[in-house]
Amino acid sequence: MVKDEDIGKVMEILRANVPPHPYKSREPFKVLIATVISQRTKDEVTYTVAEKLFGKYPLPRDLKNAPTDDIAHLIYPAGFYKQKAKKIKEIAKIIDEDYDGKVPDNLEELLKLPGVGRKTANIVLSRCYDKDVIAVDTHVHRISNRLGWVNTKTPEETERELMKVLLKKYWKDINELLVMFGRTICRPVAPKCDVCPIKKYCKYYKENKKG
DNA sequence: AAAACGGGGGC
DNA sequence: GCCCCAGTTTT
Repeated sequence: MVKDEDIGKVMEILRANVPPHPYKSREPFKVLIATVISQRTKDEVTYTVAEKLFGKYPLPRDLKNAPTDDIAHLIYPAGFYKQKAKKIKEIAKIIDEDYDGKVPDNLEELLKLPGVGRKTANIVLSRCYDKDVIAVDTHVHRISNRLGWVNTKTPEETERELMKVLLKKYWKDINELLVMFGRTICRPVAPKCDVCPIKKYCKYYKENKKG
């Protein structure tokens, strides 16, 4: 069992040490589209192409009427550009026509949008609407298991278990903190445990440290 | 359950 | 040159 006190310490240390998340906007439509672009894509390239896209097509109505080929061209470096362009255009159309230009603020409606799965939806709910959800991506899944906070196979399982283990006040920030921590220190392969600021709280470190 | 989608960056 | 990346959809 993990102690609340240790989790509190870990969160405190991460807040102090982890670089800030690169995408500042909390505008739901921009976060939604940027998050779709970010799927299986590094965040630097995601946010540079997202800004280019919004520079030319700022609103749902603009994107709805944009040529799919032009959207694809603008987001090209992010990869999966054809299918993402098509989905972005469809999302823009649905938001503009069915939701009066406003991104829905509940999981059920978000999941109906093309290209929006549980992870993307939860990021929007947490970041833009202050909902009590935990957005579990590969970073959150991996790091939660390494720390020993959960012992799970699938992201869905991780989400359920984390909601039991973590006090609510940590839910909102867990995704952004662990994503940035996962990029810099707690990488999928060859994590930099030697410079990790929370190694004394980490199950993986205790089990793997040498000599 | 596994394949497919994809260019860019790290090593 | 090979592997991975704020996953989702289709087979």
